[in-house]
Amino acid sequence: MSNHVTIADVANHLGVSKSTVSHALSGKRRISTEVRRQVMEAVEELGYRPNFAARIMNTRRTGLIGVLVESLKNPYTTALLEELDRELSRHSLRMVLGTTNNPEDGRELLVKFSDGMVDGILNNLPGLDEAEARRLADGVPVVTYLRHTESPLVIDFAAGTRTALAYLTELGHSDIAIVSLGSRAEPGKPDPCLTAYREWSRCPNDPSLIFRVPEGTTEAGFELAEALFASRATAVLAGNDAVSAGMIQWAIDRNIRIPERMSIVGFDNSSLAKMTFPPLTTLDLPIGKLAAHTVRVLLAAILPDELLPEPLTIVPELIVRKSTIPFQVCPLK
Amino acid sequence: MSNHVTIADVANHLGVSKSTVSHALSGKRRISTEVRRQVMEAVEELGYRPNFAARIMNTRRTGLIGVLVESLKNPYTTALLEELDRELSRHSLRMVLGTTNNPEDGRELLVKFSDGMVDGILNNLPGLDEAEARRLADGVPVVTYLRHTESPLVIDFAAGTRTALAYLTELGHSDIAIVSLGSRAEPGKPDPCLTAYREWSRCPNDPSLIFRVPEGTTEAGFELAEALFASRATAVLAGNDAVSAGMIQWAIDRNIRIPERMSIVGFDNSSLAKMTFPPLTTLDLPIGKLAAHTVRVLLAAILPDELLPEPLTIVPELIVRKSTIPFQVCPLK
DNA sequence: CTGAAAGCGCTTACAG
DNA sequence: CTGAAAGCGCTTACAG
Repeated sequence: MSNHVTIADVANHLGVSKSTVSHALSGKRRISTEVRRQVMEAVEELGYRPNFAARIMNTRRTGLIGVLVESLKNPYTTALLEELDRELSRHSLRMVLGTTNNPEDGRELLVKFSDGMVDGILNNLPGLDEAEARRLADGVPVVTYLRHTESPLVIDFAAGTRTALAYLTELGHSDIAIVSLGSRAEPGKPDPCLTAYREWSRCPNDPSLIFRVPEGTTEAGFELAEALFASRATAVLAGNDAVSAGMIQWAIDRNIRIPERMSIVGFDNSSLAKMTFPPLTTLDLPIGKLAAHTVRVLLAAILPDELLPEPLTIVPELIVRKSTIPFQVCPLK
Repeated sequence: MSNHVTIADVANHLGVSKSTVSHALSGKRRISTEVRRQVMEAVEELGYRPNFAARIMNTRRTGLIGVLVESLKNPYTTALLEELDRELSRHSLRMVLGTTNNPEDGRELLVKFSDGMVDGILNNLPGLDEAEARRLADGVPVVTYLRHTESPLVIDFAAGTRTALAYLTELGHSDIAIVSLGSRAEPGKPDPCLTAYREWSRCPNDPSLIFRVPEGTTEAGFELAEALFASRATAVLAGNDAVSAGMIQWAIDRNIRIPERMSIVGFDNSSLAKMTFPPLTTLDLPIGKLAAHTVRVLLAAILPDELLPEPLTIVPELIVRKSTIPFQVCPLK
């Protein structure tokens, strides 16, 4: 940028036209080998670098993908971002980050992204549904993570929930609590984990074992723990790994033993799951597959010759670690 | 983007010139209130949105900052990114992410960023030093995190190391190991923690208590643990929290008790520090201050009227939790 | 207070 | 195989 070498400088230097230089560089038409060699040499010598603004002005492609996320604090989110970045890199696409936990700011960011700055948008904001995101993006392709309807990516949360409930039941637990994540479902729609839980429960309308957190964070888990441990539950489906970690922290602070006092099942199988003590029994979400499918759906909307992938259903698998044990009649308090 | 409403459409619609519309929108010259009102109305009615490419072509500002990081796996890095994003947002700047653990790819990314795509670059790659980053950026302002020389941000690693060593010595430990992070110092320069350790040590040339990890990750800590626990050390300065967490995982897997068998001191005071069991004694790095200072140095290079902040020195403070205890003559194996 | 026109640095029909 | 020119959609001197 410092020296301002333009394509005109290169052309003048060689006594050829700008089109020749442009075509030699892009390879979009045949150029005599000799001229091509000279152009390459002059480019090197003068330090010419095609200007971003001028290039995108013509091509209408910036190579940028806007990514909206709520926070970078959850290791699951950042692991997902890393996978998304890896997939996008393969197509020379880079991520522009928009971080906000405020839906209004999210909408504003989405609109800002859609002025031609990005070629596509990945919406990971729980508070922004697919239809609205699409409308605001005004023609820029948007894929809403886990909630896009074209070639949908379905995580069978209900099946995962049933697996975990069956496992805990087999361990002898009957008073099993659930933590419902507001962010798991589309705004306004019911949490599928909670629905599955209610179907399984003998008293689906008993609220005493149903808990909710506004965000799936460690802090939220920590906050919730007091109420949970005051309930009659001996086991809990904790919503996700971060929430589980918060509960474990709370218990450790009070010398309450996990899993003796409470069996905890996480969700995500994030890096956190192996860091807590005890390490978490959790439901695995194969993040690489999720990221790859999401990016492929986005690419299909951006690149003309990219095909829409097959719809994908993921059934979360239970990974048993040490945060769950058989029901004990007289739990160690 | 879908409807292609340009400034010319708005101008024609009202029968005024493009300059009038442009100026009404930017406020860069006086416009009669009536015309201004009409412009705003027409913009709304036609759904006009200034085009990104055309705007940056003229202003030479994209509002984008390139951020180079090694990985998103370390919670310390992502916490830093979140803070940086927050600071940048205040100035309507957004981050373009470049993630790579390969120095060669990092150089390539830096060069790509510098074609006018970004207004500035934040280099967090341990393998890319300030001088080279500046040279490759070809005039685009670069700030190399923790290693920029203008208005430097110095973390007094030596003081932090001495604090931790003094604390462990007071607890009665004498065989204290250290894990040196290659990524802590400029490439080719000595790790300041290791230097401070050697100055403190009675046998600075005894290599049996000095360990090295290529990356500051949980995995690296896990790998290293076997050798560490085979040494005569009863305490360790573990490099950072992630490495500490890896060691604790390794110990938990083998029913080796921490801190009874080994006192562990982390570095960073990241969110990990409270998640491990036992929670980590660690050296705190005030991430908000670090991010704010870094962004201010970058802004001073980008914005003409922004002043260079005062140089800043941070002395890491010891946060005592439960991963350290007094030396025991007969450690529980 | 407003308009006509040049210019940003490329790409890409169009013409040869 | 190559060149002259139009055009992308804005901003900003320049002129009135």
